[in-house]
Amino acid sequence: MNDLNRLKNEYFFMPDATRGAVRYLTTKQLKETGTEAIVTNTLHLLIHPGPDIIQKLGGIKKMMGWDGIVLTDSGGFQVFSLIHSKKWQGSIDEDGAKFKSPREGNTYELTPESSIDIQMKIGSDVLVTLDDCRKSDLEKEEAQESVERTIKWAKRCKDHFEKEYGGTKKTGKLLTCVVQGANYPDLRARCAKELVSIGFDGYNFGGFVVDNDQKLVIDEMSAVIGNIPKDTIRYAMGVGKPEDILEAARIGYNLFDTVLVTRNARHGTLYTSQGIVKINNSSMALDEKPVDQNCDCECCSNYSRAYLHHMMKNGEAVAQTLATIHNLTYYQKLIKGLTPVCP
RNA sequence: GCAGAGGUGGCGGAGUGGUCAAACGCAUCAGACUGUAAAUCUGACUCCUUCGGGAUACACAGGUUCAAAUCCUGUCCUCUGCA
Repeated sequence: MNDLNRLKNEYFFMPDATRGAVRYLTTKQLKETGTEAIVTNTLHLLIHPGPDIIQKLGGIKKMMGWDGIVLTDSGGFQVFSLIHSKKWQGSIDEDGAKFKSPREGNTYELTPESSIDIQMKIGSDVLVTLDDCRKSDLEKEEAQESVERTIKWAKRCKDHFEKEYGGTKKTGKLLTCVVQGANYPDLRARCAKELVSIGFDGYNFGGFVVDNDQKLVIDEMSAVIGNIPKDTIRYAMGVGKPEDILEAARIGYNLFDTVLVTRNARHGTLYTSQGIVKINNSSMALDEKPVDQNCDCECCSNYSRAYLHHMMKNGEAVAQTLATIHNLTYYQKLIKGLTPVCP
């Protein structure tokens, strides 16, 4: 698993395969986009199909037929977005989160320890500590609270990972943590420093990565990167638009993921070397050019914008597949263009 | 030919005297989406507007009424039964 050390000194874009699949793509198609690592989600996989089933089936990689890298997000973000925002019934305290899945009504518990256990059963290569994610415009007091809890939980995750599984040495897996601190650079810096003193294989910038004007929170991101070692994973969670990735890479981040690349593909916003192409717009109806003339993906080398437009407008699923293939290929090329200059 | 039912915006389809420029769905046209409750969500969708409104509109032509998509008369058209 020496391969994993590449995550510390190369650039990677990891598409989100939240439930163990990049939407609309087969594993073969996923590989062909140049993707080497994916992100799956602990909370979603906890609910379906459940960690025990995944373990019995030999882990998520075997299930998917995926021989690349798998990073499991801890579920901290979902605890925020589903429970804090009251979309799901649940409560959060010092020990973790309890919640009820609205689909079948079962109750679940996510603690620092159980999050690690679940990620182990999933068969992750890179684990993420459970963090206390909140909205970005917090009063300082609450931001501080989230930082304290995030650090405490990170420590518990690491202790559990080492005691129960023998840590990185024995498992060959990497353990990364999440840096919180809302939009307070000083809190971000402090959180990073304390996490570094505990010691992890990577430090992930968590929380929200853009402000209300959709601008990358570069000050907060800088405050973190300035306080973590260079030869570790520096993962900007949820970043982002192509220009945001370039910006984050410029200041030192090297791992990225975002749902934008796949979701926008499904919704008709395609990234190209000539800028954004809105494939659903009526102007595409007679456009016989490929989506991107400088792209050799399956979509661009075989089909016209007009054909893709027609299929999108009529709900042909293969259009979503082709669009996703294109966007992801574009992102992977973007990230590969960065590789030689990774610090 | 006789007897019923009916004709509403691009389409389907509510509404049966005022609160109707007309519910709802579809289609159309835009926009959004950043550790995915997302094949989702938002807005526009007669014309004009100084965004306060204004002008035409519910097959067509008349009429009743302070007021009509809604009531009456005629015309045209459609569907279903019976011949």
